This record gives sequence, C-alpha cells and structure tokens, in this order.
Amino acid sequence: MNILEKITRQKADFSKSEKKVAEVILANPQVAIHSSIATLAKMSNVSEPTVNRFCRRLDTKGYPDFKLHLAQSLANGTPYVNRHVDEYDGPSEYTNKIFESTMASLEVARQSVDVATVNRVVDLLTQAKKISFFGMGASSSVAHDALNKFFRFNVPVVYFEDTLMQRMSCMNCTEEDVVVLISHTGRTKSLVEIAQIARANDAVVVGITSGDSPLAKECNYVLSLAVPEDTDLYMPMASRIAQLTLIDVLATGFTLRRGTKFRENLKRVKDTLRGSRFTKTDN
Amino acid sequence: MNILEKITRQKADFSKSEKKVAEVILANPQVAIHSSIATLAKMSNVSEPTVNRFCRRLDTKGYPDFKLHLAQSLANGTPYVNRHVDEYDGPSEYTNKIFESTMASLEVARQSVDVATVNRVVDLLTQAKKISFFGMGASSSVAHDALNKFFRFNVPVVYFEDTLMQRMSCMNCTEEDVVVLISHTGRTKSLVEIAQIARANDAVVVGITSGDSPLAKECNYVLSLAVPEDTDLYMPMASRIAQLTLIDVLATGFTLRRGTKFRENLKRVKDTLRGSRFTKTDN
DNA sequence: AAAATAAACGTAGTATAATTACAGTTTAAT
DNA sequence: ATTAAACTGTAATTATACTACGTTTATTTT
Repeated sequence: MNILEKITRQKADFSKSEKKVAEVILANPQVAIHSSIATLAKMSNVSEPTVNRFCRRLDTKGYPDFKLHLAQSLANGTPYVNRHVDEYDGPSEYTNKIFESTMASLEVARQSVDVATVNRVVDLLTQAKKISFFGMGASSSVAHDALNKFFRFNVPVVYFEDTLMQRMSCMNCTEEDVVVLISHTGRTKSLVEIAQIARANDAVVVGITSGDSPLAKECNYVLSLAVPEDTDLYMPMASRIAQLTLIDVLATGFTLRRGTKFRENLKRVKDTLRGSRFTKTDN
Repeated sequence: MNILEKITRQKADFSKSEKKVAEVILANPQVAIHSSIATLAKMSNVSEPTVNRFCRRLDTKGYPDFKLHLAQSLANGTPYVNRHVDEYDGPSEYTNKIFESTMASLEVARQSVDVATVNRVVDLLTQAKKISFFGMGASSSVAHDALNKFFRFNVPVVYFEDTLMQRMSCMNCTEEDVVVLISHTGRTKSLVEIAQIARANDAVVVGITSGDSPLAKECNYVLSLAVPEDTDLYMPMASRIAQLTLIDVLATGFTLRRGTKFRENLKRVKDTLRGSRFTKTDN
C-alpha cells in the first residue's frame, strides 16, 4: 500500500535513470508531490517520459496517479494507531498519542457495537417508568453523564455514586424499570450484586460492559464494547470515552424514537438554559 | 488540515453551484480523487471554472492541489466527517454517524490544542498544593472524571457539583492552588463568578473552554478546544469527549512529570483495586 | 418598484502538463 | 564483433487545467 516503501523495495529492479528519480523522490517526497512531471524530471536529470515510466513501473496509471498515491503515503499512513506513551515523550508527543489512540479505540468500539441490541435497549428505555445509571470508580462519571443527558428528556432518571444507595434504589425496582450498569471489566463485585438485586426485583438490567464477564452474565442485555483493557501504565482508559459515546448513541436513539412532540420539549429545555448564560454579545 | 471536514464546515459560505460540487465530493470522495476537473464538473452539473473556484475557496492552489489534499484526507484511515443525524435514520445509521462525528471532533480538537499551554498547565498541576475541578451541567461529569483520575495520584483534589460549595472552596484558595474550570461555551454565569473568586484569592485559574468567552477572560491559562457547538438538535455534545481526552492528556503529562517513584505508587493503587474485583479466573 | 451594482456562472480561448510514438543509444548475449 | 534487447531522450500529440470576458442572476439603493 505505502508507495514509499514500495519504491525502496523495488529499487533494485529499476533502471539507472529510474533510480535517479527514486532517489530524488525518497530524498524529498514533500517537494515531489507539489512538482510537475517536468520539474521532477529536471531535478532528477532525466527526461519526462522516464519519470512517466517510473510511475507505471509502480503500478500507477501515470504521473498524476502516482502523486496521489504518494500524497496518501505521506499523510502519515495510519495515524490512528494505538501508539503507547513512553517515558521520554514530550508534551506534543503524548498529546497526539493520546488523542490518536482514543480515536483508534472509538473506531474499534464502533465496529463492535451490536446495532440490534442498541435498538432493543432504546426500545426499553423509551418505555421505562424509571431509568437508573450506575457505575463504580472511573465508570461513575459515565453514569453521571448519562444522568445529565437523560435528565433533559424529562424522564425519571436516577444516579447514585454510593453503593448502598444503589442497592436501595434497586430494591424498589419494578418490571417497568430499566437499570443500566456501566463497568469496563465487568468484574466489580458490588456492581454484580446490584445486577442481581435489580433482576430479583424484575427490573430490566442492561450492562455496558465486557462480553464475557461476571456482570454480563447477570444482565438481560449486554452492550459490549471491544475496547482493549489498558495494559499500559501511562495510558488513559479509553473505554470510558467509548462508553460515553455509546450513551450518546442511546440518547440519540431515544430522542428519535420519541418523535416530534418530544423533540419540541427538548428544544424548550435548551432554551431555558440561556437564562443562566452570558449572551454572545455581552462578552 | 482535513479537507473533508473543511468542506462540511464552510459549506454554508459556498455559493449555490459550489454547494453542488461539495455534495458530489462528500458523497463519494474516492471517485473525486480519480476524476479530472471536467468529469467532476459534469457530475456536479456545473462548469469547470466553478470547480476551480471551489478549490481556491478552500485555500488550495487549484484543482490538482485540491485533489492532493483530498487524497491525504482520505488516506487517514476513514473519512470521519461530521455527518448529522436526521429524523429518518435507523439504529445502524445513527450509531455510525455518532461514532464518526465524535472521532471527527476529536481530530479537530487534537489539532487545536496548544501544546505549550498544556505543558505549562501540567507544570502548575504538579506543583499545586490543591487541585479543584469544577463544571456545571454537562461539564460536571467531566470534572467528576477528572477527580477520579487525579485522585489516584494521591494529590489533594477537590470536586463539587454544587455552586455554593464551589464558591466556598474557592474562597479558601491560596496562590499554591490550581482551579480547573470546565465549560464548553464559557458563558455559564456561575462558573465565571467562580473564576473571579478563585483569582481574587490568588489561585491559578485554568479554563478548559472556548477561546473567546467571558470565562476565558477570567482565566490565567486557557486550554481551548475548537470543537464546534452543537447546532443540531439530535447531535450529542462532542465537546465533552474532547474535554475528557484533554483531561487524559493532563493526567498523562502529570504522571510523566512526577517521575519514577511516583509511578510506582500509582501501580500500587491499581493493584489495590484488585481486591474489589472478581479475578479473571473466577467468572 | 425600478435602476444600479455586485456577485455568480458559463463559454471560449489559452496555457500548461502529461502521454505517446519514434528514433538514437547503450548494454548484454551470442 | 554482431545482433537483439532494453533504455533513454526528442518531438509531436493529447489531455487537462486555467484565464479572460461576457451573460445571467441576485442584491442593494434610490
């Protein structure tokens, strides 16, 4: 795929003049993509057709097509890979690495989401009398965020950080309630217990967690995200970001399902917030 | 940098014919890079010069240069463009759209982060006697998350959801304290007041907010993220995700700066968590 | 509401760039 | 040493992109 690699690899097979062209391109590819075939020929001390033949040898249609391939290779090949932060990274390195690996994780998560389950869960949420969001530790802020989102929808939504409050809340559940439990590993003991309590009280339990975990086993529905665990010490938990995005997906599905009248209501909530804000003009 | 993103963002400024060109390109960018200006013009039902003008409007030298930029954007794995959810999207459409636009926003955010400021803020955080994270509404869960992260570092870190508690906490600040305020718009009145109180008490105030906002004006340091406001009703606030990622960046910078001894300590905290979890084998 | 002005758009011509055909030159093999 | 094959460059051809200018359409002003 990467044409620069291809050039280096095929270099031996090139003719004398073609090698000159290869040298020039490898030496300064950034210049090459902005040059015409004439200037590149001059730079390499060869004729224009030679450059053209050089391009064809690399299985491209011609010079413009070659430039396209080259440009793509220069666009840092695969930017969204999970590059790990290491001890000697400066601010600009670790900033980019973290953003990039977060994006990489999101891409993995996107591909692993089971849309059918998403749809089913949205269904359940729209019909629920009460919705609870619980998570421990790092996942508690995700649950917190879910509260914020769903609260705007004017539905009874519950969130507790405290385990005991969570337990008590679940004990009062009915079959019309939905409990969403968030845990990356799915091995947090207290959360597994919460799932059991909720199910004992006939609530529908949805887990945003790993597919083959103790928590998953206790859930009616599992939304699993194939985000790898953070093995690296420096690496942030990208799973939270994926979880949050999934919450966004659920909230969006919820809005869409509720229909027009509901959306007008949502707009009113947004407008109400204006009062607590500075307007654009008075800054 | 990403030209596809640029097109979607500038679309409003385009003329009628230029919009046609934009549509065609966004609909099928892979075809566009392999077309001549003539064929692209025909596909868009406009004249060749219009395509040319379209390219110039995007700050490229002309059509070939535009194609180069486009090719580079497409090379970045997948073209993550902020496609908006609409009323008739099914579960698989809105799921993908949300994941993709979240990634697109992260990419925009990544490019807009001022690394020098990040570095400076990390500096301040490592030297702080007390770190506070405050945010209102949707941003409060981001602050909550920051608490979780920094709490593991065994530094005095504070987080309140309640405005009054936030105020009181800021009144007790000293010049050795850092207050991090999170707000997408930077127009939340109460948070601007918090900034004023904190500064009045000599604390260092860091804003994770929009660059030209009332809040930004009250901060000593501003980490601004160029994530566009959510104009669309269905669209989630991608800004939160970007803010969270930025928190990750700060936390990582913090860890790196603190050095080896500190990292050993962090590992101990992680190990301690094991006790509250099911092990991999007993599921 | 009409006239004036500016912006947008397309046609035709021009310039530039890329490709092809061909011929001279080198290289390698018999 | 001769011949064939591959290599390379010149010149012509074709494709592609760009510019200048005039017409149409929209916008503003009176």
